[in-house]
Amino acid sequence: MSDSGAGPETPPGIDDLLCFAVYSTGHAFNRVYKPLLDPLGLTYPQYLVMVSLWAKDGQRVGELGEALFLESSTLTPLLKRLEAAGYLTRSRDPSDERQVRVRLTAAGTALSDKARHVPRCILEATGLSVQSLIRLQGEIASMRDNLLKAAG
Amino acid sequence: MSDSGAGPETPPGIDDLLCFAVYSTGHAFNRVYKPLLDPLGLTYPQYLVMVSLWAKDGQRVGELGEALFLESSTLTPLLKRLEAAGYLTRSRDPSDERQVRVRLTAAGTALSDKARHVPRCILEATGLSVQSLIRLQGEIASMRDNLLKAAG
DNA sequence: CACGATTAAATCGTACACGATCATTTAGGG
DNA sequence: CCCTAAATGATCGTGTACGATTTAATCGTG
Repeated sequence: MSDSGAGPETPPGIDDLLCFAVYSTGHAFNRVYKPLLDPLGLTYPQYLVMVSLWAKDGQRVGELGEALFLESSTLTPLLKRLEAAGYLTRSRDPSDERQVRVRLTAAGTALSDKARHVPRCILEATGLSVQSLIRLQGEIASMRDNLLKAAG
Repeated sequence: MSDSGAGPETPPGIDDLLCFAVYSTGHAFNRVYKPLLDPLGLTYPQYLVMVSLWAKDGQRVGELGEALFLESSTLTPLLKRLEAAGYLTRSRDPSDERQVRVRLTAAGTALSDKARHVPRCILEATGLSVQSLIRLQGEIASMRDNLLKAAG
Protein backbone atom coordinates (compact mmCIF):
# COMPACT_ATOMS: atom_id res chain seq x y z
CA MET A 1 0.00 0.00 0.00
CA SER A 2 1.18 3.51 -0.72
CA ASP A 3 1.61 6.31 1.80
CA SER A 4 -1.19 8.56 0.58
CA GLY A 5 -2.20 9.46 4.11
CA ALA A 6 1.30 10.06 5.48
CA GLY A 7 3.01 13.35 6.23
CA PRO A 8 2.96 16.18 3.71
CA GLU A 9 6.58 15.64 2.71
CA THR A 10 6.56 11.86 2.38
CA PRO A 11 7.87 11.05 -1.10
CA PRO A 12 4.97 9.75 -3.18
CA GLY A 13 5.23 6.55 -5.19
CA ILE A 14 4.98 6.65 -8.95
CA ASP A 15 1.36 5.54 -8.96
CA ASP A 16 0.35 8.40 -6.67
CA LEU A 17 1.57 11.05 -9.08
CA LEU A 18 -1.15 12.71 -11.10
CA CYS A 19 1.44 13.77 -13.65
CA PHE A 20 2.39 10.13 -14.17
CA ALA A 21 -1.23 9.14 -14.71
CA VAL A 22 -1.41 11.81 -17.43
CA TYR A 23 1.98 10.88 -18.89
CA SER A 24 1.25 7.16 -19.09
CA THR A 25 -2.28 7.73 -20.38
CA GLY A 26 -0.82 9.75 -23.23
CA HIS A 27 1.29 6.73 -24.18
CA ALA A 28 -1.73 4.46 -23.84
CA PHE A 29 -3.76 6.67 -26.19
CA ASN A 30 -0.91 6.47 -28.66
CA ARG A 31 -1.01 2.69 -28.59
CA VAL A 32 -4.73 2.65 -29.32
CA TYR A 33 -4.38 5.24 -32.07
CA LYS A 34 -1.48 3.56 -33.85
CA PRO A 35 -3.37 0.71 -35.55
CA LEU A 36 -6.13 3.16 -36.49
CA LEU A 37 -3.79 5.78 -37.96
CA ASP A 38 -1.21 3.50 -39.60
CA PRO A 39 -3.58 2.70 -42.51
CA LEU A 40 -3.98 6.46 -43.05
CA GLY A 41 -0.23 7.02 -43.06
CA LEU A 42 -0.43 9.36 -40.06
CA THR A 43 1.27 9.52 -36.69
CA TYR A 44 -0.74 10.81 -33.74
CA PRO A 45 0.68 14.36 -33.76
CA GLN A 46 0.17 14.44 -37.52
CA TYR A 47 -3.45 13.38 -36.97
CA LEU A 48 -3.91 16.31 -34.59
CA VAL A 49 -2.62 18.69 -37.25
CA MET A 50 -5.00 17.21 -39.79
CA VAL A 51 -7.96 17.48 -37.39
CA SER A 52 -7.04 21.10 -36.86
CA LEU A 53 -6.85 21.74 -40.60
CA TRP A 54 -10.09 19.89 -41.33
CA ALA A 55 -11.76 22.32 -38.94
CA LYS A 56 -9.97 25.36 -40.38
CA ASP A 57 -7.90 25.18 -43.55
CA GLY A 58 -5.15 27.63 -44.45
CA GLN A 59 -3.82 28.25 -40.95
CA ARG A 60 -0.39 29.72 -40.36
CA VAL A 61 2.32 27.62 -38.71
CA GLY A 62 2.15 29.77 -35.59
CA GLU A 63 -1.63 29.45 -35.51
CA LEU A 64 -1.35 25.65 -35.52
CA GLY A 65 1.29 25.91 -32.82
CA GLU A 66 -1.02 27.93 -30.61
CA ALA A 67 -3.87 25.47 -31.06
CA LEU A 68 -1.68 22.43 -30.39
CA PHE A 69 0.74 24.03 -27.89
CA LEU A 70 3.70 23.14 -30.13
CA GLU A 71 6.74 25.13 -31.28
CA SER A 72 7.71 25.81 -34.86
CA SER A 73 10.76 23.63 -34.24
CA THR A 74 8.37 20.71 -33.80
CA LEU A 75 5.84 21.66 -36.45
CA THR A 76 8.13 22.53 -39.33
CA PRO A 77 9.57 19.03 -39.84
CA LEU A 78 6.19 17.44 -39.09
CA LEU A 79 4.49 19.62 -41.71
CA LYS A 80 7.24 18.83 -44.21
CA ARG A 81 6.49 15.14 -43.77
CA LEU A 82 2.77 15.73 -44.29
CA GLU A 83 3.65 17.77 -47.38
CA ALA A 84 5.85 14.95 -48.68
CA ALA A 85 2.93 12.56 -48.06
CA GLY A 86 0.79 14.77 -50.29
CA TYR A 87 -1.73 15.83 -47.66
CA LEU A 88 -0.94 19.55 -47.58
CA THR A 89 1.07 22.38 -49.08
CA ARG A 90 3.23 25.01 -47.35
CA SER A 91 3.58 28.40 -49.00
CA ARG A 92 4.66 31.85 -47.93
CA ASP A 93 1.86 34.35 -47.69
CA PRO A 94 2.45 36.92 -50.49
CA SER A 95 1.09 39.74 -48.30
CA ASP A 96 3.56 38.88 -45.53
CA GLU A 97 6.44 36.71 -46.60
CA ARG A 98 7.30 35.87 -42.99
CA GLN A 99 4.20 33.75 -42.61
CA VAL A 100 3.72 30.25 -44.01
CA ARG A 101 0.20 29.14 -44.88
CA VAL A 102 -0.65 25.47 -44.55
CA ARG A 103 -3.33 24.28 -46.95
CA LEU A 104 -4.94 20.87 -47.42
CA THR A 105 -4.59 19.12 -50.78
CA ALA A 106 -7.48 17.15 -52.28
CA ALA A 107 -5.94 14.02 -50.75
CA GLY A 108 -5.68 15.74 -47.40
CA THR A 109 -9.32 16.78 -47.46
CA ALA A 110 -10.41 13.33 -48.60
CA LEU A 111 -8.56 11.73 -45.70
CA SER A 112 -11.19 13.15 -43.36
CA ASP A 113 -13.67 10.57 -44.63
CA LYS A 114 -11.26 7.70 -44.11
CA ALA A 115 -10.76 8.88 -40.52
CA ARG A 116 -14.46 9.22 -39.75
CA HIS A 117 -14.61 6.07 -37.65
CA VAL A 118 -11.59 6.91 -35.47
CA PRO A 119 -13.27 8.99 -32.72
CA ARG A 120 -15.85 6.28 -32.08
CA CYS A 121 -13.13 3.62 -31.77
CA ILE A 122 -11.26 5.76 -29.28
CA LEU A 123 -14.39 6.45 -27.25
CA GLU A 124 -15.02 2.73 -26.96
CA ALA A 125 -11.43 2.05 -25.92
CA THR A 126 -11.66 4.53 -23.04
CA GLY A 127 -14.55 2.56 -21.57
CA LEU A 128 -16.28 5.81 -20.67
CA SER A 129 -19.75 7.05 -21.33
CA VAL A 130 -20.02 10.15 -23.51
CA GLN A 131 -21.01 12.17 -20.48
CA SER A 132 -18.07 10.99 -18.37
CA LEU A 133 -15.75 11.66 -21.27
CA ILE A 134 -16.97 15.22 -21.67
CA ARG A 135 -16.69 15.88 -17.94
CA LEU A 136 -13.21 14.37 -17.70
CA GLN A 137 -12.09 16.23 -20.81
CA GLY A 138 -13.18 19.50 -19.21
CA GLU A 139 -11.49 18.81 -15.89
CA ILE A 140 -8.20 17.87 -17.52
CA ALA A 141 -8.23 20.84 -19.89
CA SER A 142 -8.94 23.12 -16.95
CA MET A 143 -6.01 21.66 -15.03
CA ARG A 144 -3.83 22.16 -18.10
CA ASP A 145 -4.76 25.83 -18.22
CA ASN A 146 -3.87 26.16 -14.53
CA LEU A 147 -0.50 24.52 -15.16
CA LEU A 148 0.24 26.78 -18.12
CA LYS A 149 -0.67 29.81 -16.05
CA ALA A 150 1.66 28.62 -13.28
CA ALA A 151 4.46 28.03 -15.82
CA GLY A 152 4.09 31.65 -16.95
CA MET B 1 -18.78 27.06 -30.82
CA SER B 2 -18.01 23.42 -31.32
CA ASP B 3 -20.39 20.74 -32.55
CA SER B 4 -20.54 18.66 -29.36
CA GLY B 5 -24.25 18.06 -29.77
CA ALA B 6 -24.19 17.17 -33.45
CA GLY B 7 -24.48 13.76 -35.11
CA PRO B 8 -22.39 10.83 -33.94
CA GLU B 9 -20.07 11.03 -36.96
CA THR B 10 -19.49 14.78 -37.01
CA PRO B 11 -15.73 15.34 -36.93
CA PRO B 12 -14.82 16.76 -33.51
CA GLY B 13 -12.64 19.83 -33.13
CA ILE B 14 -9.27 19.54 -31.43
CA ASP B 15 -10.57 20.91 -28.15
CA ASP B 16 -13.29 18.25 -27.98
CA LEU B 17 -10.80 15.41 -28.03
CA LEU B 18 -10.10 13.85 -24.65
CA CYS B 19 -6.84 12.49 -26.00
CA PHE B 20 -5.73 16.01 -26.85
CA ALA B 21 -6.56 17.24 -23.36
CA VAL B 22 -4.31 14.49 -22.01
CA TYR B 23 -1.60 15.07 -24.61
CA SER B 24 -1.42 18.83 -24.05
CA THR B 25 -1.64 18.45 -20.26
CA GLY B 26 1.40 16.20 -20.43
CA HIS B 27 3.29 19.01 -22.14
CA ALA B 28 1.99 21.51 -19.60
CA PHE B 29 3.22 19.34 -16.70
CA ASN B 30 6.60 19.21 -18.39
CA ARG B 31 6.78 22.98 -18.50
CA VAL B 32 6.03 23.26 -14.79
CA TYR B 33 8.50 20.52 -13.92
CA LYS B 34 11.37 21.89 -15.99
CA PRO B 35 12.43 24.79 -13.74
CA LEU B 36 12.06 22.50 -10.70
CA LEU B 37 14.12 19.66 -12.18
CA ASP B 38 16.77 21.65 -14.03
CA PRO B 39 18.61 22.46 -10.76
CA LEU B 40 18.67 18.73 -10.01
CA GLY B 41 20.07 17.91 -13.44
CA LEU B 42 17.06 15.73 -14.29
CA THR B 43 14.59 15.61 -17.15
CA TYR B 44 11.01 14.63 -16.38
CA PRO B 45 11.32 10.98 -17.49
CA GLN B 46 14.58 10.75 -15.56
CA TYR B 47 12.76 12.10 -12.50
CA LEU B 48 10.17 9.33 -12.84
CA VAL B 49 12.94 6.73 -12.89
CA MET B 50 14.49 8.25 -9.77
CA VAL B 51 11.13 8.32 -7.97
CA SER B 52 10.72 4.67 -8.83
CA LEU B 53 14.20 3.83 -7.53
CA TRP B 54 13.77 5.88 -4.36
CA ALA B 55 10.76 3.70 -3.61
CA LYS B 56 12.56 0.47 -4.55
CA ASP B 57 16.27 0.34 -5.26
CA GLY B 58 17.97 -2.35 -7.31
CA GLN B 59 15.21 -2.90 -9.86
CA ARG B 60 15.87 -4.59 -13.17
CA VAL B 61 15.51 -2.64 -16.42
CA GLY B 62 12.42 -4.61 -17.32
CA GLU B 63 10.93 -4.01 -13.91
CA LEU B 64 11.33 -0.26 -14.35
CA GLY B 65 9.82 -0.57 -17.81
CA GLU B 66 6.75 -2.30 -16.41
CA ALA B 67 6.26 0.34 -13.75
CA LEU B 68 6.71 3.24 -16.19
CA PHE B 69 5.21 1.61 -19.30
CA LEU B 70 8.45 2.14 -21.21
CA GLU B 71 10.51 -0.11 -23.48
CA SER B 72 14.16 -1.00 -23.00
CA SER B 73 14.88 1.01 -26.16
CA THR B 74 13.76 4.08 -24.23
CA LEU B 75 15.18 3.18 -20.85
CA THR B 76 18.65 2.00 -21.80
CA PRO B 77 19.94 5.35 -23.12
CA LEU B 78 18.08 7.23 -20.36
CA LEU B 79 19.68 5.06 -17.67
CA LYS B 80 23.09 5.52 -19.28
CA ARG B 81 22.68 9.27 -18.96
CA LEU B 82 21.70 8.94 -15.30
CA GLU B 83 24.71 6.71 -14.82
CA ALA B 84 26.96 9.29 -16.51
CA ALA B 85 25.46 11.90 -14.17
CA GLY B 86 26.56 9.74 -11.23
CA TYR B 87 23.08 9.01 -9.86
CA LEU B 88 23.04 5.24 -10.43
CA THR B 89 24.98 2.20 -11.56
CA ARG B 90 24.01 -0.49 -14.07
CA SER B 91 25.45 -3.96 -13.60
CA ARG B 92 24.65 -7.45 -14.81
CA ASP B 93 23.24 -9.74 -12.17
CA PRO B 94 25.90 -12.43 -11.56
CA SER B 95 23.23 -15.07 -10.93
CA ASP B 96 21.59 -14.29 -14.31
CA GLU B 97 23.76 -12.38 -16.73
CA ARG B 98 20.77 -11.45 -18.87
CA GLN B 99 19.42 -9.13 -16.23
CA VAL B 100 20.75 -5.65 -15.51
CA ARG B 101 20.31 -4.28 -11.99
CA VAL B 102 19.93 -0.54 -11.54
CA ARG B 103 21.22 0.74 -8.20
CA LEU B 104 21.28 4.23 -6.71
CA THR B 105 24.63 5.77 -5.83
CA ALA B 106 25.05 7.89 -2.72
CA ALA B 107 24.47 10.98 -4.86
CA GLY B 108 21.34 9.41 -6.31
CA THR B 109 19.94 8.63 -2.89
CA ALA B 110 20.84 12.09 -1.61
CA LEU B 111 18.99 13.68 -4.52
CA SER B 112 15.72 12.57 -2.92
CA ASP B 113 16.13 15.25 -0.28
CA LYS B 114 16.80 17.96 -2.83
CA ALA B 115 13.58 16.94 -4.62
CA ARG B 116 11.44 16.89 -1.50
CA HIS B 117 9.67 20.16 -2.32
CA VAL B 118 8.76 19.21 -5.89
CA PRO B 119 5.43 17.40 -5.31
CA ARG B 120 4.05 20.32 -3.33
CA CYS B 121 5.01 22.79 -6.06
CA ILE B 122 3.28 20.63 -8.64
CA LEU B 123 0.15 20.29 -6.52
CA GLU B 124 -0.08 24.05 -6.23
CA ALA B 125 0.39 24.50 -9.97
CA THR B 126 -2.54 22.21 -10.75
CA GLY B 127 -4.85 24.45 -8.75
CA LEU B 128 -6.57 21.37 -7.34
CA SER B 129 -7.41 20.35 -3.81
CA VAL B 130 -5.71 17.19 -2.58
CA GLN B 131 -9.03 15.37 -2.74
CA SER B 132 -9.76 16.45 -6.31
CA LEU B 133 -6.26 15.48 -7.30
CA ILE B 134 -6.61 11.99 -5.86
CA ARG B 135 -9.98 11.49 -7.51
CA LEU B 136 -8.78 12.76 -10.90
CA GLN B 137 -5.62 10.66 -10.65
CA GLY B 138 -7.73 7.57 -10.10
CA GLU B 139 -10.11 8.30 -12.95
CA ILE B 140 -7.28 8.93 -15.41
CA ALA B 141 -5.32 5.84 -14.33
CA SER B 142 -8.47 3.75 -14.70
CA MET B 143 -9.01 5.10 -18.21
CA ARG B 144 -5.36 4.31 -19.01
CA ASP B 145 -5.89 0.71 -17.94
CA ASN B 146 -8.97 0.48 -20.16
CA LEU B 147 -6.98 1.85 -23.10
CA LEU B 148 -4.15 -0.61 -22.55
CA LYS B 149 -6.63 -3.47 -22.34
CA ALA B 150 -8.20 -2.32 -25.62
CA ALA B 151 -4.77 -2.05 -27.24
CA GLY B 152 -4.10 -5.67 -26.32
C1' DC C 1 13.97 56.99 -46.25
C1' DA C 2 16.93 54.87 -42.79
C1' DC C 3 17.55 51.61 -39.27
C1' DG C 4 16.93 49.35 -34.96
C1' DA C 5 13.26 46.50 -32.94
C1' DT C 6 9.98 43.05 -33.58
C1' DT C 7 7.96 39.06 -35.59
C1' DA C 8 7.68 34.40 -38.07
C1' DA C 9 9.58 30.41 -39.29
C1' DA C 10 13.56 27.45 -39.86
C1' DT C 11 17.70 25.30 -37.98
C1' DC C 12 20.54 22.97 -34.52
C1' DG C 13 21.53 20.12 -30.51
C1' DT C 14 19.77 17.11 -26.94
C1' DA C 15 16.50 13.90 -25.18
C1' DC C 16 12.63 10.95 -25.31
C1' DA C 17 9.62 7.00 -27.39
C1' DC C 18 8.55 3.01 -30.03
C1' DG C 19 8.84 -1.04 -33.28
C1' DA C 20 11.95 -4.22 -35.24
C1' DT C 21 15.91 -6.59 -34.85
C1' DC C 22 20.09 -8.43 -32.70
C1' DA C 23 23.32 -10.62 -29.23
C1' DT C 24 23.83 -13.00 -25.08
C1' DT C 25 22.36 -15.95 -21.70
C1' DT C 26 19.45 -19.28 -19.63
C1' DA C 27 16.27 -23.26 -19.47
C1' DG C 28 14.39 -27.66 -21.18
C1' DG C 29 13.93 -31.83 -23.84
C1' DG C 30 15.80 -35.55 -26.05
C1' DC D 1 25.27 -33.11 -23.10
C1' DC D 2 23.71 -30.69 -27.22
C1' DC D 3 20.47 -28.00 -29.35
C1' DT D 4 16.61 -25.32 -29.70
C1' DA D 5 13.30 -21.94 -27.59
C1' DA D 6 12.59 -18.32 -24.55
C1' DA D 7 14.02 -14.35 -21.96
C1' DT D 8 16.49 -9.94 -21.41
C1' DG D 9 18.71 -5.85 -22.75
C1' DA D 10 20.97 -3.28 -26.34
C1' DT D 11 20.97 -1.27 -30.97
C1' DC D 12 19.01 1.00 -35.01
C1' DG D 13 15.82 3.92 -37.66
C1' DT D 14 12.02 7.16 -37.60
C1' DG D 15 9.46 10.70 -35.52
C1' DT D 16 8.29 13.86 -32.02
C1' DA D 17 9.47 17.78 -28.54
C1' DC D 18 11.81 21.83 -26.80
C1' DG D 19 15.20 25.71 -25.91
C1' DA D 20 18.46 28.60 -28.13
C1' DT D 21 19.97 30.60 -32.10
C1' DT D 22 19.59 32.16 -36.88
C1' DT D 23 17.53 34.16 -40.96
C1' DA D 24 14.42 36.88 -43.31
C1' DA D 25 10.73 40.12 -43.58
C1' DT D 26 8.01 43.83 -41.60
C1' DC D 27 7.11 47.64 -38.59
C1' DG D 28 7.98 52.02 -35.98
C1' DT D 29 10.12 56.00 -35.25
C1' DG D 30 12.76 59.65 -36.46
